[in-house]
Amino acid sequence: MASISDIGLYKYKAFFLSFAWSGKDQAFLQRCSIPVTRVSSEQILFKNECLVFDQMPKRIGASTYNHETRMVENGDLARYVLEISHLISVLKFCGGEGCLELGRSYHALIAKTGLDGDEFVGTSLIDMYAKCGDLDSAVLIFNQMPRLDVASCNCLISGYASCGLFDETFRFFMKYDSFGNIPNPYTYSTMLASCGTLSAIEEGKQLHAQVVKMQYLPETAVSNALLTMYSKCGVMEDAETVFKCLPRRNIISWTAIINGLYRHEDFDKAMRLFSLMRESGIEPNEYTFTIALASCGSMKNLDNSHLLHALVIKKGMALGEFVGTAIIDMYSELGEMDDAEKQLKVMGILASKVSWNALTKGFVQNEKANEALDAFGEMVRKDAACDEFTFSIILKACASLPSFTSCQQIHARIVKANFDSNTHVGSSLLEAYTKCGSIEDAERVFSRISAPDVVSWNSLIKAYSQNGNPGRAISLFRRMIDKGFRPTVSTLLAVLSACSHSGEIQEGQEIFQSMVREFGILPEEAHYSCMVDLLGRSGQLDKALDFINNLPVKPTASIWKPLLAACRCHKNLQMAEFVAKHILAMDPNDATVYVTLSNMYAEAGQLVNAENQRNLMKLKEVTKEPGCSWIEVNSKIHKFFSRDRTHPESAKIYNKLKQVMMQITGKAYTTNANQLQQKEDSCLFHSEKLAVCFGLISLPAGKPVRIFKNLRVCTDCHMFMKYASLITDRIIVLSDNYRFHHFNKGCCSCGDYW
DNA sequence: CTAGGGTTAG
Repeated sequence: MASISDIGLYKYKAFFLSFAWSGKDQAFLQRCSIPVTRVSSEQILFKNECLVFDQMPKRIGASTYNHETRMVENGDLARYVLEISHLISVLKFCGGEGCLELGRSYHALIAKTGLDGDEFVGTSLIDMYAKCGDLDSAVLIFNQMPRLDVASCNCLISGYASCGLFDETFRFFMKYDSFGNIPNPYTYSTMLASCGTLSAIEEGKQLHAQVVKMQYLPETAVSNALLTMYSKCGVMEDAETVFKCLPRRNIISWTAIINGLYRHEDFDKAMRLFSLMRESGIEPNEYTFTIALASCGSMKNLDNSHLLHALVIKKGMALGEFVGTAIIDMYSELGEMDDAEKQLKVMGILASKVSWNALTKGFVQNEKANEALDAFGEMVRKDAACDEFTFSIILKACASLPSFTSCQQIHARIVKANFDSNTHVGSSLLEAYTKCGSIEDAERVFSRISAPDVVSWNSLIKAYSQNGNPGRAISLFRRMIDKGFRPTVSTLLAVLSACSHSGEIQEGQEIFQSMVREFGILPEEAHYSCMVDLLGRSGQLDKALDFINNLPVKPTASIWKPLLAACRCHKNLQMAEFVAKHILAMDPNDATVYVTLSNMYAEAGQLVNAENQRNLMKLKEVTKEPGCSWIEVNSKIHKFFSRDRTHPESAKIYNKLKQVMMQITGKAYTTNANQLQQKEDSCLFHSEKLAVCFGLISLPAGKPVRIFKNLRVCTDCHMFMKYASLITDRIIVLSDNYRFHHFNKGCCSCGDYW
C-alpha cells in the first residue's frame, strides 16, 4: 500500500502529466520523451515515473496540516491556493482519463488533510467520480457538501447524463429549485444534449422556451447544444434557424451544423457551409475535417476529395487517428481502394484498429472479399487487437464469398476472444453461416448470443425462410412475438416470403393484415411484391391482379414482376403479355421480362415469337455481352427445380450429382444431409441445382456459353455458374461480380425473386 | 469547478 507521502509524490507527477497531457506544453512532453501514441494515462504514470519526478522543479510535501491552521498562518495564503489548484488539476485529469483508482487515492489524501471542506475541491471530486462513472460516490459527496452551488449540481447532472441515466437526469433537473439554485447555461447545455441523444423533441422544445426566457440563447454553447439537439431529432430547419441567429459562431457551431447536414445526407450543403466557414475566417479542426471528408466521400466527387485530402495534408492532420481513418473511409466510399490502402500504409504505426477496420470494410463494400481477408490476416499477423467490429466486418466477407472454411476459422478466433456472445458479432456469424448454407451452425450461434435483439431474430428467421424451412421461419416469428419483440420491416418481409414459399396463403394474408393493425408497420414496396408472389405462386393469378389494382400506392415494376413469374409458372401467356406491357412501360430495359416472355413463347411452341422477344431484347441493348443462351439453359433448370422437388427424375439427378461432386472434390459423396454439412465447402448445398443442370440439360452446341458481366443474379445461380465453370471449359464466367438481391430485383438468370 | 463537435458492425 502506498503511504501518504508516496501519494504526495504521485500527486505531483500526475499534475505535471495532466498539464503536459492537456496538450498545452508540447515541449514538456518531448523533454520527458513521453510517447505520442495514446496509452492509458495510468500506464504513462508508471512508465515515466522517474523521468517526470526528475523534471519537477520543487517538491511541496504532503504534510498533515489542515487548511484552517494554514489559513491563519500569515503569508501562506498563496501556497494554499496553489495547493488547491494543484488538487483540482489532478482531479480533472483523473476524471478526463477515467482513472478512478488514482482519483480515489487523492480523495483519501484530501480527506486526510481536511481540504475536502473546500467548495471547489468538493465540486471537483463530484465531477471526478461522475466522469469515472462512480455515481454512488459522487452522490455521497454531493450530500455531504456544506453548500450546494450550481456548479456542483451541474457536475452531478452531467454525470447522470453521460452514464445514460436519463430518468435521473430529468428528475434532478426539476430539483434545482429545491437546492436554491437556478439552472445556468451549463445546465441547459447538458439537458439539451440529453434530449438530443434521446430524440426527445418535445422536452427539447420546452427547454428551448426556457432558454429564451432566461436569455441564455446568445450563449454560444447553449445555442450549439440547441442546434445539435434539433439536428439529432431530425428537425434540420430548426437547427439551421438556430445557427443563423447565432451572434457569435465558433468552430463548434460550424462543426455541429455541418455534421447535422451530413447526417441528413445533404452533402452538397454540408460542403458549401464548410467553404463558407473557411471564408468567414474560421479554420477547420480535426473534427470538422472528419465530417467534411465523409461528406466528400458520399458525394462521390473525386476532384473535391483530392482537394480536401491535399488541404488536410497541408494542415499536417492527415495522420491523426480520426482524420486518417476518415481518409480511408472516403477513398473506400469512392471505390478507390488503392488510395485507401496507401493511406493506411502512410499512417504506419499511427493506424489504429479502427483504421484497419475501415480498410477491411472498404474491401468488403467494394466486393473484394479476398482482399478483405488478406487485410484481416495482416492485422492478425501484426498482432493488432481485433474488436467486435473487426469480426463483424470480416464475417461479411466470408458470407459474400461464401466460404464455410473461413467462417469456421474466424468463428474459432471469435470464441477465443470471447466475442461469441456479443449481439453484433453473433448476428454476423449467423448471417455468414446462413449464406454458407449451414443452418445448424446458424442456430447454434444464435443460442450463444447473450442478448439477442430484433436483428438477431430477423437473421435467424431469414435463415430458415431462405433455406428451405419456411415452416420453421413462421414458428420462429411467433416465438419472437411471444418473447415481446416488436417485429421490424425486415422481420415481416422474411416471414411473408416464408409463407409464400411454403404455400401458407392463409397465414401470409393474416400476417400481412396484422402488419399495420398489430405492429404499426406500413407495408413497403417489397412487402407488396411479396404478397403478389404469395398469391401468384399458389396459382391465384386473378387475386394477385386484384391485389395490385387495389393497392393504396401506384404499383411499381417490382410489384408487377412476381406476377409475371407466376404467369410463367402457371402457363398463363395472355396475362403474362398484359403484365409485361406494364413492366416495360416503366422499365423498358428489364432483361428478365424479355427472357421470361421469350421462354414462355418457346414453351407454348410459338418459336417465332420467342425469337422476336430475344431480338427485341438485343435491340434494346439490355445486354451488352452475348450470353443469352445461358439464361435459356438456366431457366429450364429453374423451372424444373424450384417448383417441383418431387419430380420423378430425382433419383437420376442424385446419381448424377454424386458423379459431379466426385469430379469436383475428388471425394466420395453422399446426399445425406448430415454428412453434407460436414463437407468443407458449403457450396455443396447448392449443388442440387448443378446436378439438375448436368443431369437434364445439355449445353448448346458450338461456342462456349459466356456469362456476361453485370448480370444481376441470385446467390443460387451464382454458385451454380461458378461450379459449372469448374467442370467444363464450355462455360466461361466473365466476372465474379454477382450480387445477391432481394424482391425488388429479379434474378436475370432464373427469373425468381430471391 | 461545470457546457458544445468526430471514425468502424449485424
